[in-house]
Amino acid sequence: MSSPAPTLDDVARLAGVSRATASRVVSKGTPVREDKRLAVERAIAQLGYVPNHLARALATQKAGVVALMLPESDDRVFSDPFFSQLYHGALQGFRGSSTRIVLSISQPDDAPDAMAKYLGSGHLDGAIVASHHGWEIARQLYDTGRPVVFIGDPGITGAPYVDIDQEAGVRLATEHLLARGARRIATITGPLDMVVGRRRLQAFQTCLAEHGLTPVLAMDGGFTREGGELAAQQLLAQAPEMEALFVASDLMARGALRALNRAGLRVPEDILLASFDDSVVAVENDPMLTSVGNPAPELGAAASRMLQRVLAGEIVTAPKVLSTRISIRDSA
Amino acid sequence: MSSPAPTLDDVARLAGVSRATASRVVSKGTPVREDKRLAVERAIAQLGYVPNHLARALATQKAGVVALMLPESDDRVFSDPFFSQLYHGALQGFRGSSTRIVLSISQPDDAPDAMAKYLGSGHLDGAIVASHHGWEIARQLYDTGRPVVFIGDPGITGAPYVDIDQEAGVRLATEHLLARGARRIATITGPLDMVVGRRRLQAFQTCLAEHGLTPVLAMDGGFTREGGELAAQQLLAQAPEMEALFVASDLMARGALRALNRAGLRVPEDILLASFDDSVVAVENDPMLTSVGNPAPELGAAASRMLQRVLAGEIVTAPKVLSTRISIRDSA
DNA sequence: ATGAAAGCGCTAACAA
DNA sequence: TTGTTAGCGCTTTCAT
Repeated sequence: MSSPAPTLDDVARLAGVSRATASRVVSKGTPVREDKRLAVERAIAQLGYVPNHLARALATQKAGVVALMLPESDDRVFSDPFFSQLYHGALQGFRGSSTRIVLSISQPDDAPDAMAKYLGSGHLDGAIVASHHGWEIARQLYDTGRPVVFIGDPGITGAPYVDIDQEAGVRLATEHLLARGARRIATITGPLDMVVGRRRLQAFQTCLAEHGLTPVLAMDGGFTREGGELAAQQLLAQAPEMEALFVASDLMARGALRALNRAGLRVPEDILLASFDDSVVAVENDPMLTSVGNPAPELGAAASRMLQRVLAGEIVTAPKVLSTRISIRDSA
Repeated sequence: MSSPAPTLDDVARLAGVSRATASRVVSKGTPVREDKRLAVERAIAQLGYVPNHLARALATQKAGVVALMLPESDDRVFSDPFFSQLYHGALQGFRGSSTRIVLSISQPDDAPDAMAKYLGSGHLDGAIVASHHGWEIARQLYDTGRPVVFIGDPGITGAPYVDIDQEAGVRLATEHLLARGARRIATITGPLDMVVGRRRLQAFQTCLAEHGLTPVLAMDGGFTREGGELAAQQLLAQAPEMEALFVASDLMARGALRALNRAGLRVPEDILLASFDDSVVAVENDPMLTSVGNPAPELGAAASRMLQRVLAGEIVTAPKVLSTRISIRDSA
């Protein structure tokens, strides 16, 4: 079991050919005379030869492996269905390409640049990165100069990414609230130092402005349940007249719901609520949330295809923007 | 961005030293004169040099990466908490070792030997394999001769693995049923071509024999919910006198429960039920299942530690057997 | 402490 | 069609 693995040289010697010929047989590209090919194949079988992909990778500068990088803790990755669906989609996108796609999740004692190191290590041809948190890791990964595609706008000019049409999505939610008769609408935003947080807020304001309205108030909920709860509480205190609430994520909406209930307000009777993500959280709530979709499988597949183009040498700078839709449920 | 990545040669040239010296600075092992070291470090910074881990791996025959291999479909992996906990435990086991651990899940169009190929590719120093299904993949992986540790007895003599004490676990469940007064006990087994299926059945029979009893009947439930339901139905038909049922997995127990209910039998009033796994399924049921634990985090951590020993060159053949315990709930 | 040189296992011109 | 010869980027004796 632990004798050193046979190399191509061993195969060649046993088959009585040169290493180059053996290599040709293995990589099936160029034609080889029938009898020699047979000899080589026999030698391979006899020795139980397995090509050293690593050596090949070094020679060809191609690893044949890409990673889906999730700079998140493992429990977040496994508890949030967004990631598993993303992976599923990414898998689909690589079907038939003989490229392995592995999952790289943050490890507890990772150095901040661990992902970038891994990407630059040569073990990977490229990566798809779903960096929900901050742009630092995204920046590092991009700066390796290796093929990378981001899920969601990383806020780096020139970096290829796929994203949903945030503006259109927000518009969907906002106009739905308007259509339901609401005029005094407040919003709970994501962190405003995150691209997606800013964009959703801006889109919301723009949409209202187009209807001759201004937001009653905007409050940062930090994309967490607790943040959403706190934000709703403050909104309630500062703008008790609001008729509807646009919340930039389902999780924050769940928190907001708690605050509203505590204040004795019923959703949707007293106040309308629309949110973003359309995740399982949206349907696990009572009332179920009207929410704009963030279609993970499609994002993953699109990112895969984009990465393949980048790997093929194409220079991709135009993002791929997916349209989205709203799921109308009880909350509005 | 796309200029070729700087190599150690570039660094050496810029620093005015030999490549060997530059290498020494990078890998921090051997002492280097202060001024040269500084020169090299400056050159590294200036060039933005990142070591090519792949080339190093080829030279040292160490990749610094191991995989947790899950020869399962991605949706199974993500839907079964056993795997995420396994990964979590594996991560713990590698803490502080600077080894990256990636997740390798079956891809839809994988060749049967895809995992073995990946393991033999040189990109990995070794792997932890949780092969619930069959022994073929396990065999292939073991036959690569590369460091592998299995989760659960793969049924390959000499192959290192970690497992729970199946016999003791089964005994826990069986004796609990006996203690509750049951004498006529039947069992629903896993597939008997799987090591774990056979072992649980055998242990069950042994335990009963020690109490001077024989099983009323044993039926294969294939480790699926549907299989469990069918098996219970047949048991009911062939042995209506049974007072208790030992089911070899929670999932099958859930199926069995349905069949029992349909037959108008109440658990635990009319019939006692104990199962194996103590997964979320056990508590999601009504009644909640009395079940023997299959502690994924501990298994993962133990496997990691064992793999590290194997990687260190130690020859490990003795399995690590973890003790287990029973969670007593409503079903018995 | 440092450099020269020989690999690690493979692919890819280039000749023959 | 085949073999020879250079590398891919790094580590590691072995001298110096």
